[in-house]
Amino acid sequence: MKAIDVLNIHNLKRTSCREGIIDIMLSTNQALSENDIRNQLSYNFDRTTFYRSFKTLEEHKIIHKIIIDNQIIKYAIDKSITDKKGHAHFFCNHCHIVKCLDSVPMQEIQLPDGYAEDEIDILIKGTCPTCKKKYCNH
Amino acid sequence: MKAIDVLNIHNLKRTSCREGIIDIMLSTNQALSENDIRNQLSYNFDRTTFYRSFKTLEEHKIIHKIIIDNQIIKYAIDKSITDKKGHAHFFCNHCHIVKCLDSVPMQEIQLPDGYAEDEIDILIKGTCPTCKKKYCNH
DNA sequence: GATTCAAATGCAACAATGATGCAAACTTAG
DNA sequence: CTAAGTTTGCATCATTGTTGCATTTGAATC
Repeated sequence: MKAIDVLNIHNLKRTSCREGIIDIMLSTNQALSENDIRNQLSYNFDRTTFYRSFKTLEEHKIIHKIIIDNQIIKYAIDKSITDKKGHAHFFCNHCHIVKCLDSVPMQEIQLPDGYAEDEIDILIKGTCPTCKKKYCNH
Repeated sequence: MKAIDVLNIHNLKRTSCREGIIDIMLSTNQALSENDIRNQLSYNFDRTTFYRSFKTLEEHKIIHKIIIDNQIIKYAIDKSITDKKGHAHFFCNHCHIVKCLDSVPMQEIQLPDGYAEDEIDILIKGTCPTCKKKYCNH
């Protein structure tokens, strides 16, 4: 799967900004911040263009935002279009990486009487395997 | 429990802005937006003062932020200081109220190997009892 | 390959949110 | 009441994101 394919599937024009963003996101399995992405782009697009590209990709559910502690915003590419139920996100308190936990099943949550559930957002904060090893060795 | 008591417990000086914010938050069992609170304050404090008061109250864990859809920010007062495990939040897609679901037990989530959990943030979006009734009657 | 038209881009301007330094006002302990 | 340390309000600045508009680009058609 390449960036062009993703754009074609969604009937979006192939522009260098969109293509660049998708390429970067496809090449990693982590969520990236806006700046991570901007810095990796080969050309320095105008702020407006960049935001508009993001908006378009979000609207087409190609990428999704994740907010941690109401501050750090990370973006991740959506692996499957059939991912209706959503998925949990993991944030490492030490190295600050963010990962989509596609494999973690979303649990049923018991709501008080009268409440009806549509969607759940779950963010798990903790220590990632890499940081855990580091801390155990010392 | 009055605003002054809350401030005393946390060793914070009693200032009218802090007192006003806490009083408003104590008088409701919903999460409020920054504007909800500002509009209910008797005096129009400077933007800086307002932000700084919020920051102080957040730092002392008197109130906490909740973000919905990366846009709507609501604040709620922390009922108990011993609320270490956190709690889930409910957002009504129809009337946009936000409530802290203190009664909903935080479930254990099965993480992939090597990941260690510290905290979980859970936001449940759906329909609140009031809106559910409205929609059933029509 | 040239033509065409809608869509995307870059720029200027603007709005909202939030931070900082500083003088004045306030809180509270003595 | 007074003194010392906080907090406030103001001016200013930075960041983030939006909008309108002229220009450029993508891609469908010839």
